[in-house]
Amino acid sequence: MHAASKRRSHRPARTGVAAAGMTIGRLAAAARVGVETIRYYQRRQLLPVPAAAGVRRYSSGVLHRVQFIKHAQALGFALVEIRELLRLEDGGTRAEVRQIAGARLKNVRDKLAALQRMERVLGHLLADCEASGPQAPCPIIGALASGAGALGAP
Amino acid sequence: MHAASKRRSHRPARTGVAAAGMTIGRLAAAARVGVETIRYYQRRQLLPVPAAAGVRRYSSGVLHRVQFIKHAQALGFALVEIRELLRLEDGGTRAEVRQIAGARLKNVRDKLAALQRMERVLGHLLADCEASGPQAPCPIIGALASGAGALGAP
DNA sequence: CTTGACTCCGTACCTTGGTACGGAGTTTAG
DNA sequence: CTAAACTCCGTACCAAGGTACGGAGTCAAG
Repeated sequence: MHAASKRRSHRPARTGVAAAGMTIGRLAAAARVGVETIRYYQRRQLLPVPAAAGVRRYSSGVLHRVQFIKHAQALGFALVEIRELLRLEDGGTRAEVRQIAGARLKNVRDKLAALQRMERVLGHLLADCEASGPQAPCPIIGALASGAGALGAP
Repeated sequence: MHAASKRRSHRPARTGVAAAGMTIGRLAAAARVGVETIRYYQRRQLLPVPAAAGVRRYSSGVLHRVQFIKHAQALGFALVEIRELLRLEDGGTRAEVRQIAGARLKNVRDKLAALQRMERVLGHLLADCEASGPQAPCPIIGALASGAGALGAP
């Protein structure tokens, strides 16, 4: 529950320089993630750690990076890959980007195929179980015990 | 690399009672898993721990249980579910079995749907990237930065 | 100036399915 | 009989993506 305090909403601080940028709490709230998640991304080198001045300040560029991370996660990319994609965002070749995305797509397709096999077999077993008489031994247990209905070709 | 030693292949031990059953190493080799995996299943209560008599002995019933576990894992069941399925193997109702299998099937279908969305978007982005001119900004990076091509309806 | 909210930082913990390590005891081939 | 192989047991570690905790410091409002 990353509750965002809405204090300090306007009012450009009293010091001359106006302390530009968000604190980590406001960045996290804006990105809808926890403060700990921001720090975690910093440790994993997905986000920069601003120069320390007591309390660190974050620009909207960092917020955009967090949103980039969330979009990429939704497409299945792992954080290590996202770190590379962020690095490639300014100054990478398209071949490099395609290499990462292509590998991920292959991985997604592999998982998809595995899940489809599971879905097919599990679906059949459940249907069989519901169809067979209440006295017969359970077809699901039977298949698990015997290895029948293994995940091969249809 | 769970190398199986094939020693002790015949020869019914010299003590009168013949020390029936396999040692853990032979059980693991027969089931094609590591010794540590057997112990892990024991800790997770998927397999019984035979009464200690110095070296513990395992019956072929335990081997069948390990094979049951492997079949169930291939269908996507988690170890905690498999523990229940094993418990239901003798003396559970079909409704109980169906409840577990049904929940797992739903979970498989949810993952399947999520992966299909990823596959579709990722596939489009890669095709776009390959189709667009080498000068234009990379469509993949662009989509991640802007959130375009989000994973919604087709 | 106090009080409460926030930040900083390191560290530990969570889940899932195992794998690795190490010392002590047992067993068995030769 | 001896040496190698195996077993027992507890504990620590791995990936991945975070979450939680706790003490100390900072900051702004009342």
